[in-house]
Amino acid sequence: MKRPTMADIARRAGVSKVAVSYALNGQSGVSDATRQRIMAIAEEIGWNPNSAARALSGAPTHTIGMALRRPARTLGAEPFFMELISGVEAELASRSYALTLQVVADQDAEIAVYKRWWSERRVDGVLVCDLRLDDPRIPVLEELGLAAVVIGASEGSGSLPSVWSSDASAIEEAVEYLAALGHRGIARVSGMPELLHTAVRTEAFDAVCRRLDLEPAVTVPTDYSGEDSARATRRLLMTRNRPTAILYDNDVMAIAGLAVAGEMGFSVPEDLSIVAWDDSVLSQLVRPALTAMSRDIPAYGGHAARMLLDIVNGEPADSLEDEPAHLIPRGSTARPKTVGR
Amino acid sequence: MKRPTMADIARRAGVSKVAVSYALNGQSGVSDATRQRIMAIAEEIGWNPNSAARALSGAPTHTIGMALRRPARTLGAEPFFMELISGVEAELASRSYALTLQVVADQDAEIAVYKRWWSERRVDGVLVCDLRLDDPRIPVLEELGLAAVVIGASEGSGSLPSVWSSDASAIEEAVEYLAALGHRGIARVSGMPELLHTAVRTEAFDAVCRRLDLEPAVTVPTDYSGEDSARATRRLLMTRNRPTAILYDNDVMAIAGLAVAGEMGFSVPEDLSIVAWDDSVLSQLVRPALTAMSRDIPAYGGHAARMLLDIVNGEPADSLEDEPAHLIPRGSTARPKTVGR
DNA sequence: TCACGTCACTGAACCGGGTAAGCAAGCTCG
DNA sequence: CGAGCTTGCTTACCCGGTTCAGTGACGTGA
Repeated sequence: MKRPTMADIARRAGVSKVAVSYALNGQSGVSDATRQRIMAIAEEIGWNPNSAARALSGAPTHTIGMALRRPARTLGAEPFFMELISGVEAELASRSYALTLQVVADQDAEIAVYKRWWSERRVDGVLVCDLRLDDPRIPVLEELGLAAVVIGASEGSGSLPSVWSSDASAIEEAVEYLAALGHRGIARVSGMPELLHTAVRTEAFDAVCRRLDLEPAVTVPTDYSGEDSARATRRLLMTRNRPTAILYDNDVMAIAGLAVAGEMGFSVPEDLSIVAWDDSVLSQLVRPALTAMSRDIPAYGGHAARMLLDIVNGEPADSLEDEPAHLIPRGSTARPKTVGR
Repeated sequence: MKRPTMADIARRAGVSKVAVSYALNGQSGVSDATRQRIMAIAEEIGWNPNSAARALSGAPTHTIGMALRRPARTLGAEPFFMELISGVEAELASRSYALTLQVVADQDAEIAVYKRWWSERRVDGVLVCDLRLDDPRIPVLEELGLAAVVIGASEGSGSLPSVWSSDASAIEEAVEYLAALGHRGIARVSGMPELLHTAVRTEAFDAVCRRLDLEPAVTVPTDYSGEDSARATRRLLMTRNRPTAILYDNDVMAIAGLAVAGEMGFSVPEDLSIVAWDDSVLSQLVRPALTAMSRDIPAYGGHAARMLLDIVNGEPADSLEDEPAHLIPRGSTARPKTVGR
């Protein structure tokens, strides 16, 4: 089946293809009668603009890109990421933009993808996640002039606007809550230390533990996987001076930690309180349900997407501080036994 | 920053842009010396082909599309889908194809997206999921001549090839296992009945229950959500002749069912055995860990992607039957109490 | 030595949209 | 009544690639 073009419409309508262009784009230059006729014909033969031809003339592609730097096969296991994407999708879908995903192996590949997308004019803009210290992607994107929004970092994004939420205040809320329950030894199982938001959280965690005069904050870094978290939890629970509460940097790790506690004979929340960062359906479904630092991740992705679309459409955009995560107490936290009685 | 074009290279090399085209595409028509020179210049100024221009001349776009018909915000909560996408991504990434996702509200919107992608020449092919009875998408895709692969249906895909795995044999394996443990009343909490694979499973479930002379098979349809599953489970457990084992059509529903059983005072697996269809990290993390019908979903998506790429590249493709799901016994299944002693 | 073929390369046209500029007809106004 | 504006349309050319049909220079074989 041959794709209909503007030339086909022009032929049928007995006008030039420019008249067709004007008519279909709502520009002045054709009479209402002609416009109606042209639009009727376009409808009839099922015309749609060829995106390649449009893009060639500098029009936007109505596609935005995300390069995901992680093993493709682990993607499905990360609720945060998938919720973020679903939020992005929701915002894009409402404006009929499409999302192009490309999984990349490392930072160089990611940068190469941005350069390729830019020079191929494949996307109108990109969403950037997981900022690192002195992230080399930032200067590349700035130099290319590719529209971009950084997700999850209040600083370090250079001239690129970002959407972020205060990790520090969320950490504070969690630790203050645990301290109020009577916990004095609080540990944290964190994500990769080279990520900016991990660093921010660690710093805030240290600060609040000092401020509340708790035992020195212990943070065990992991790669965000359940397996790594299980190992870290085991190690923490084996120490002589074991913590009575553990904060996990995501929900998958918290669930893994919960399982380890059970295996080792510690009951949650009596012997160990657990707080998950980032909520998900699943943290509500496990028993006990997990006390979590909950935030609306899809909304977060949606805000980033909307900001990017604004930039793409030439509107200026300032960084946006989203709602910080808030503590939702559930069954996995309680007063520690030693203090409770 | 201006994007470099072939004309820029041609100017620098002192040749015509046609010579550049030949050189960069490995076609004959230029001397080796010139070719080297041209390629060096292209490298130096960071040239990449403009995908729009290429597409305009009929070249493939190196992008494949998936239209997802579900509320964008629930996407993140469905491990199956996300694992499928991650498998697709893994295969595409290895061949430098990108994946374009578009969330749509209903079937008409989905069909409109296919038509638009086709007439815009936006994707080289599409992956189609969740086939229904007499699915109207099939004739549309056939007529358009858009390359497509159907995921998860052995029939009903018309002339389009599909990648599928035998739901019937997996159901049989699960029911036979439960029957061998001594269960005689087995219920099933299924997905949407209008989906082809739900129908196939229901039929197989009925058949195997009859064959093994168990109590009549009861299937409660849901919308695949945890909430709906919780309701269905509650209903099943309230009946006088309550089942001793429940089969769930996905893992999210099984976890929700597990929680409901706990709330209602039934312990798993002593009072109730639970089998989840589709495994995920999370079914292994809950306590008790869920006995599951496990299959390699990312591989499944990868196979579909590979088949689609074959078709796009002009190779003929036959439907592929993938490995059926296999039962992984874990802590959520046991002999029923009444029979065990 | 001349016809023929190959090599290395070029000009022009094309893909399907876009915009700028031009132009005739009709209207308004001084 | 003619200058000047608006309306409605056209021609011309651009975007950045690809492809086809040459074309001159050179080598080869009879």
